[in-house]
Amino acid sequence: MEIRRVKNRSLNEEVKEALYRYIKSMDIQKNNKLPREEALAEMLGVSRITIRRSLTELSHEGVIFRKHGIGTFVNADALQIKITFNPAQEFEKLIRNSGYKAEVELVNIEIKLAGYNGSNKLQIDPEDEVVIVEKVFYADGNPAIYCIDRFPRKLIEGDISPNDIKLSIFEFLKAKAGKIVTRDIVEISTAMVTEDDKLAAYMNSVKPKAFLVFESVNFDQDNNPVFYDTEYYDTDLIRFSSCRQKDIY
Amino acid sequence: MEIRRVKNRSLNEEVKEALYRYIKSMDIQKNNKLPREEALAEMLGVSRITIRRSLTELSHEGVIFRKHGIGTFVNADALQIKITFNPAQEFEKLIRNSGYKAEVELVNIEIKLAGYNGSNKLQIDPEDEVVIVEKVFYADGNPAIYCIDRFPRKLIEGDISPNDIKLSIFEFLKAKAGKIVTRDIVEISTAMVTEDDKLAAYMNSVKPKAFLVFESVNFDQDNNPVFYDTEYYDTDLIRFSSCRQKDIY
DNA sequence: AAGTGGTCTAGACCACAAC
DNA sequence: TTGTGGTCTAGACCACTTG
Repeated sequence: MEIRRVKNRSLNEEVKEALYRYIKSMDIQKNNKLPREEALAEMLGVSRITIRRSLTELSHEGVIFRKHGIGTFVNADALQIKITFNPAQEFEKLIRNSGYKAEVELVNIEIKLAGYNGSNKLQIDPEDEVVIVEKVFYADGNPAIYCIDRFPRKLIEGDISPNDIKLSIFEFLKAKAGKIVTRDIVEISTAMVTEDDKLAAYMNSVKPKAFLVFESVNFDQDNNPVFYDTEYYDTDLIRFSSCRQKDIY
Repeated sequence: MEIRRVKNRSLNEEVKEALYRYIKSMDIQKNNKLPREEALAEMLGVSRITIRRSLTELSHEGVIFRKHGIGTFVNADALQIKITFNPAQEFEKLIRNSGYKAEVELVNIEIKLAGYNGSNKLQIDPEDEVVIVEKVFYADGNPAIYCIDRFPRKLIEGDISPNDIKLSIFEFLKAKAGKIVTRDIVEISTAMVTEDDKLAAYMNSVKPKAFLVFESVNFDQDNNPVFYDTEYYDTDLIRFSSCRQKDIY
């Protein structure tokens, strides 16, 4: 096992990657126990603290678990997870990770006043303009995700071209507004298709159907809101998984 | 600010608690900037490493965020969150945290063979018996959560009393089987009430309605499966929130 | 007693932001 | 230049599990 030192990447990142490679090279079914921390530190030529930091992060991601006084083990179940709830990923990546071909259709762009809701969530004036973008993402040709993004008009100088905005909203706002989204606050709920719904039209749903709904406010590094969106998932196609800690003792 | 040293609790826990108290005592609207790490370390009489560990955990929980070269800040939005997706909490606590009165009704207990599904999830023999417990949790008298717990019969010696099992499954399995659940792997999907459904009956749903569904396999410290369950949430009453990192650069 | 993970410290130096 | 967070090290000692 060895570290590949690359400029601008922390030792910790390199160590995590090296550990990932090591884990992938293991025959998990036979033996899922890792060498002890001191041995790993020596193998990689770093301090035990650095190994521990990497292992701690991997255990938060659910990749490994530790048993005090016994050892560190690979979590075979978690390696099966395709779509993680946290960290959040781009829609097209979600769809590809689920084993489908991903396509996107831009179904609507409009500009409205922020109003009460938008002004609250984006921390702007209610009279400020907000760009509303609606997209449908397809998995192997079937509508899988319908999403409505909303961001302040003033973020973008000049015209907004449909071609640009067909990209992911993250890439668009990074390129055109220099905003980099690092985290969100998401609320989870559900919705049903009813006859006269946009949802029904876009998601091709004939009979009543339940959708998973994420309402997410997205922030940049400075903790300023950049955009907020509503995401409708067809859970027949897209399923999130997550390793959770239990707050019960 | 000071630390309250309690037996069996780590310095890190005490420091986190002290920081929580400090944050709560701040007037966030006026100033959400924390003192610098060195100052916090001195105030609490611990090393900077320990402060940093606590701050790092708080930032993963979304309570604070840090700006390199500028300072550490309290995340006012995150303090509003009532129900966190991670860590997972007990149902009655969820309901109380949402501002309702919590009640639980045990609607069914039965014993069946594990079968393919149960044997896979619980890592037992398909011929082994599994206890299936169905409960409905009410928020101010309205059905809010319907859940089906399943655990190996052999975990419990002797009879299973309905009175015992009315407790949370965590408390029950801890008391009767000595199993302590520390984490789960949860998959998120949705379901609809249809006419002839148990869901419709238990959740008092007359018209078609969408439910949030968590399918969760619960593990103990040794990473052995303890029980698995299916949870149906009425998202009109119970809404999960979460701070997520974005995996987009 | 031996092996392994958990906690904590002191201290050096780097990277980023603002004046 | 100063202030602040980020990374990394060496090393001491504790706590849990197994033999």
